[in-house]
Amino acid sequence: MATVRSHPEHESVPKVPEDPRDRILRAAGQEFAEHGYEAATVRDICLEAGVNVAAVNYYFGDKRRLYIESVKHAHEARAKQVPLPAWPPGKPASERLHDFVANMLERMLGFGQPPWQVRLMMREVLHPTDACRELVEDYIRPHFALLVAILDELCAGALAEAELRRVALSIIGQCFLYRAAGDVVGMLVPRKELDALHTPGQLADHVTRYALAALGVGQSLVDSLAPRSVPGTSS
Amino acid sequence: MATVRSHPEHESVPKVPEDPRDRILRAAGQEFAEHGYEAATVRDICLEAGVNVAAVNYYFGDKRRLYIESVKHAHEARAKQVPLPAWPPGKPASERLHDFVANMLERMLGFGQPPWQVRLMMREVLHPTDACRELVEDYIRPHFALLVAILDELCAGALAEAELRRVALSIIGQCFLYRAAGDVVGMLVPRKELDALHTPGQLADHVTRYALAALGVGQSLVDSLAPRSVPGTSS
DNA sequence: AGTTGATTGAAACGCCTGTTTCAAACAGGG
DNA sequence: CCCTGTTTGAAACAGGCGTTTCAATCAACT
Repeated sequence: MATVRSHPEHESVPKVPEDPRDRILRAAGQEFAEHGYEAATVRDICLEAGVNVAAVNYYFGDKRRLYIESVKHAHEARAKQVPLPAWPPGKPASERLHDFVANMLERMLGFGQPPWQVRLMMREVLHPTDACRELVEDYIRPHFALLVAILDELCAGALAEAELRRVALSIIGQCFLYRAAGDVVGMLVPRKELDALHTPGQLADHVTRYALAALGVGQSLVDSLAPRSVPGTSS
Repeated sequence: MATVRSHPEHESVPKVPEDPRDRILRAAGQEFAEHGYEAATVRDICLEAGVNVAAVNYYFGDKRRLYIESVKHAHEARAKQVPLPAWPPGKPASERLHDFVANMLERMLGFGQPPWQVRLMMREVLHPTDACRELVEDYIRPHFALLVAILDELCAGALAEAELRRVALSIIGQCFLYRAAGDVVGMLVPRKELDALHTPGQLADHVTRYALAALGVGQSLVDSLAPRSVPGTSS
């Protein structure tokens, strides 16, 4: 079933003209991300994808399997779009921490990419379904392990593994808040301040500085009052 | 329509037999918290509340107004259950920070209280609806302002308001992660470590220590390797 | 052209949703 | 007691849901 179509070459505009399967996956991702699994309707998805309602059952069997496939699809796409940074061997741990945080924030908040992919993954994190375990193993755990490794090197083995994990979660939590509760953050912080300080770049600086100071590797926040740069960022 | 009932005082057992209105509100809170607005059904709510389906329209008009009322109901109940701590005048800011964090974590993770109330509020935070603005103004903003005030006193006015807000959000984010993404955290951290270190009390210590160290008020995490106590915790 | 197998389209199938209806049950005041 | 207004119960309503059906269409091969 579902052999790959040979693409006719007179296909007028290559604007939206992929496989119906891909169109459905993308539309489903958007709808599921926006409204959640239950509230999203197969009819709306098909309308958005420009296919018949029968197509979703033809290609995916039923709604549940379409959902799982769309989550998988979204997180694979996102993993390709924003890969983990690869550092040259000598790069200091503090700089790698900053890069890592910036990378995570870019993935979560970045405007260069379609926002529904992250929203969809967020839904899985907040209210796990069958698709969650895979998401954690393939996508979240490697990132988490890398962060822990950076932190370990940063404090030269002075902290136990369990403590490192807690610090890692503290860092992740700060980024997570802006993505998951961004609307409420926007109500608590003045508009101008949001635009100036709550950009991915600014937040990466803040979170990194906060972490380095807490670990005793960098200056404390009150001591480094000249907001020049993060310690360890000067190349 | 729906005038207030004169309550007969011979009310036999105060076990479950409140107003149908209250029973519906509680059942609705649970169902909405568990499944979300769209996926929760009026029929299930009424089944759980032990009332007829017509009752929800009789008392609340329609599903949407029932939802808004149940959110309001939940966050009023929660605000009464866990009030903001009131400190004696001389209490050091570092201790108040610890109390505040412990209080917030207790509110979010505490097992002494029905969990659906927080879950319901979380839903509003993560995906705001009409009930959100009120929730923010009545419940979240006062807490946020208090935290900012404590931080301001803690670093003796050395940080700008905007910077204080960012630090406050960093603290909140750490607590928020455990509530909102608790399932995923549970997958990333070994079971035993969860039980030992990720209790509300332990987490309060960690978050407070992390913040104090970052602000330069307490020892850094790597320097305070004897895990005795948080500075300011010794009563 | 004719045949084959993969895809699509329009309509229909039950089922479940929120909401309404209306009569029965109930309480309190004359 | 009967009357009156409030509350409940069971059934029905229209509409939307996921899914299925089946004939029409299409591309490729003989």
